[in-house]
Amino acid sequence: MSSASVSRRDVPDATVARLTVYLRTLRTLHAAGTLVVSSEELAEAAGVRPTGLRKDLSLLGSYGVRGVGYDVPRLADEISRVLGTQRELPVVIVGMGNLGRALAQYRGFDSRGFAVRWLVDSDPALTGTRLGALTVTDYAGLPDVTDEPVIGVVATPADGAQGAVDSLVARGVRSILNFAPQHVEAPEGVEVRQVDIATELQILAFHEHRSRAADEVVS
Amino acid sequence: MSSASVSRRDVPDATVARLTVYLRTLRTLHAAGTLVVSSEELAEAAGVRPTGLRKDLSLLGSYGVRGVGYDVPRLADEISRVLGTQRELPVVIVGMGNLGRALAQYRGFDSRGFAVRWLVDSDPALTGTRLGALTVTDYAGLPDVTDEPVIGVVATPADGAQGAVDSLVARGVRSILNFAPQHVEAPEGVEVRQVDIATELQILAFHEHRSRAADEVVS
DNA sequence: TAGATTGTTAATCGATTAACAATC
DNA sequence: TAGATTGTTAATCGATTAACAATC
Repeated sequence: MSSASVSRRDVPDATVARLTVYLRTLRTLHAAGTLVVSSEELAEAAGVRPTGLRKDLSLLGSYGVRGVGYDVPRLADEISRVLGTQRELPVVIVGMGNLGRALAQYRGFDSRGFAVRWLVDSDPALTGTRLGALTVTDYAGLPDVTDEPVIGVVATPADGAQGAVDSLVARGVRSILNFAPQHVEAPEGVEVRQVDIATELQILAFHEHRSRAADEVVS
Repeated sequence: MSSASVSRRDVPDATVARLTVYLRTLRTLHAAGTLVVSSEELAEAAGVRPTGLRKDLSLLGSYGVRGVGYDVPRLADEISRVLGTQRELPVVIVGMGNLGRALAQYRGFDSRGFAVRWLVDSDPALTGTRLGALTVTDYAGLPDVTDEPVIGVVATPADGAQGAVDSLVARGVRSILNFAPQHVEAPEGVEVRQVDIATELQILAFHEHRSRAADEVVS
């Protein structure tokens, strides 16, 4: 085992999340012609503290030059390598409602290393319909991908989420992003991330509620 | 100031995020006829540990009965009160691309306390078009909401995100959910949450990468 | 009273921040 | 050499987990 894969194993989740932001920011800087950036400048653009940024990057190894900063394209390549986004990853989307259709057509995936390859819906009224270059299929339309890295995206209603996850897992998908407002179970070795848009709004509602209550006390 | 608003002030962000999940889970349980639930059962359904759940709930006060559990509708009401989602909150969506349109039509908001009230896009080709019951306007179509609690949702491309935030803030919006893959700045007192879908996929890609690398070492 | 389950305290764990030595 | 900036160590902070006393 190389030392690179050892270090990869030790990167905390919070750091991984920020690495994706650094990568995106570095790509933007590079496109604007910036070749070298200091931790202070990069942190500013990414919305983090310079000291946290340096700590994160130090987990990957030593890619900066003291007194100078970081080589933008080199650091971007290194982060991309650690994240494993150098090869394009295929994505299967399950659930062709409003959100599923929007994700299927979302422009932002290509540049970040993803290609939507399959669209699945259990509703017979939808299977066979086309969306862009793809045709919606039922679950049988997704081949066994046990030996391939594939990301599953669940955009079904809450009551279809567990079934969607089970079907994806049965076909060998091991990484799933769940947009349904429903906690789902998956076997060991399968990674599930949950994004609940209404939850995000509720967290904001809480802050809104609290800050307006504070205003009333002051006034 | 009441003791309730003091305790509300002390709820950590991580707890607020979980409270929204408990609330959603309690509503589902209630709809299924469950009137009392133990921390163990509720934690199981919500995907957390019972001990963490009790810790979270204890921050709100004492709403359980020892030896029995929690009263489902009462606890739901209490969490809803703390989160401030008892009154319906209006939402303005900026950016009528695929994602913005999907959010505008998303069914899941009503039941969680939100109502999409304004749709905004800076493209003159889109202003005036209708989407469901609403008409897309330019920024001028959003009135001053300084004295109202309103949530702003940014679904523009990356290069329009900061401008969208600035415009929302100028009209008095203090809580913003940003879906654009771009860090944005906002003045003190304005809360911005970031959801980057491609970032979520990249975090999964990292785990995928790592687990497949581990497989190779084993085999 | 006995059994069950909450609410809370203390211990652990992990992440962030601050400070600064290393070094370009 | 002097100035700048990284990489790392130590300190702080906050969140999670475990244990158990309180009590229905």
